[in-house]
Amino acid sequence: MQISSRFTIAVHIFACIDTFQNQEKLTSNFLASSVNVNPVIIRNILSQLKAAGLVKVQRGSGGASLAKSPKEITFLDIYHAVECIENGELFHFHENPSQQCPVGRNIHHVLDDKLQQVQNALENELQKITLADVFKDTKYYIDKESQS
Amino acid sequence: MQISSRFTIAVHIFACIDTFQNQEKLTSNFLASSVNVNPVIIRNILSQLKAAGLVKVQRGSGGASLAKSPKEITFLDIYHAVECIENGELFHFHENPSQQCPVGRNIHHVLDDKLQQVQNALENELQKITLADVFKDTKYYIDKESQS
DNA sequence: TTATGTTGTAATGTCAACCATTACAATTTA
DNA sequence: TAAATTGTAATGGTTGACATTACAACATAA
Repeated sequence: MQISSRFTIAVHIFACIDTFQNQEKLTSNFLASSVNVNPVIIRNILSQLKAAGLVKVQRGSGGASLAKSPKEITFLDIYHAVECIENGELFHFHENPSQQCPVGRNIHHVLDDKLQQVQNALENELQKITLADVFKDTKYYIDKESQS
Repeated sequence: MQISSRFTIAVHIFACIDTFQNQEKLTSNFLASSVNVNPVIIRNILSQLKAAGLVKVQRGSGGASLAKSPKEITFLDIYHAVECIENGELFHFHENPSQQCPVGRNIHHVLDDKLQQVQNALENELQKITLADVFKDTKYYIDKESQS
């Protein structure tokens, strides 16, 4: 299975926050029209990001803003915030291998550390990328547009 | 979302093939009782592994066997065989970011290489682990059982 | 304080994927 | 030919993703 589009939507939201912070009121409606999804999707994702301490959201007046510096928010933070898997486990292990079978009895011993190793590789890479990288590149591409 | 249990089931099947190859007839029924799922699930996974050139399956007489040496079959091979995502893409990108919005227009430019980098990290790690590792550890744990 | 705009969230619906199960045709072997 | 087994289609239950409507809770400006 794939990682839900909530992840890319969340990064898109952050890119909008940075790009438009002083020009536009960053309401769920505004963000929804940039991402092109229903405003409620945006609100739910903002809720998850807020619960993870990554954004601040104002009720009534509207507007979302960063709760930390862009350098301190990694893709891993965002992934954990929006991807709701129990214990963050990447692999879904089949539930009840037979305890009567020598292989069934030991398959967890054999596999658990290997699966963990793969998950760690994924998470390490996610941790290397921050919103600072995203904001820098977003500015670069938008500036490039206005030149030509 | 999580990687489907088809992956761990597939590795479990391989461990059974190696452990029981000369002692038992490796039918879908036998494998199903070790994994503890319906035999049809086993047959479907064996079909996918066969299509990927990883196993041979005999009809009628029953029995599955490796199509390559254990050293040559990596977790990445199994992952690709069993996980049916288009182009093997790990991330599901939201479909239609607004082309009216500067951020929406450029979000793919900004993100695509970063997502690819994460996917590569995952796949590289999957490629490091082979069935030879699994078979070695399976033997180790089963031998350890019979000692005590 | 009231009107307005906005977020938070519940409820509902559609769709796709996963996994289970039954059934039976196709195939192999004894 | 009979028995065993795989291949695969059909069906159903369950869950998660995403969309949408509706409205209560809350903040701000007049």
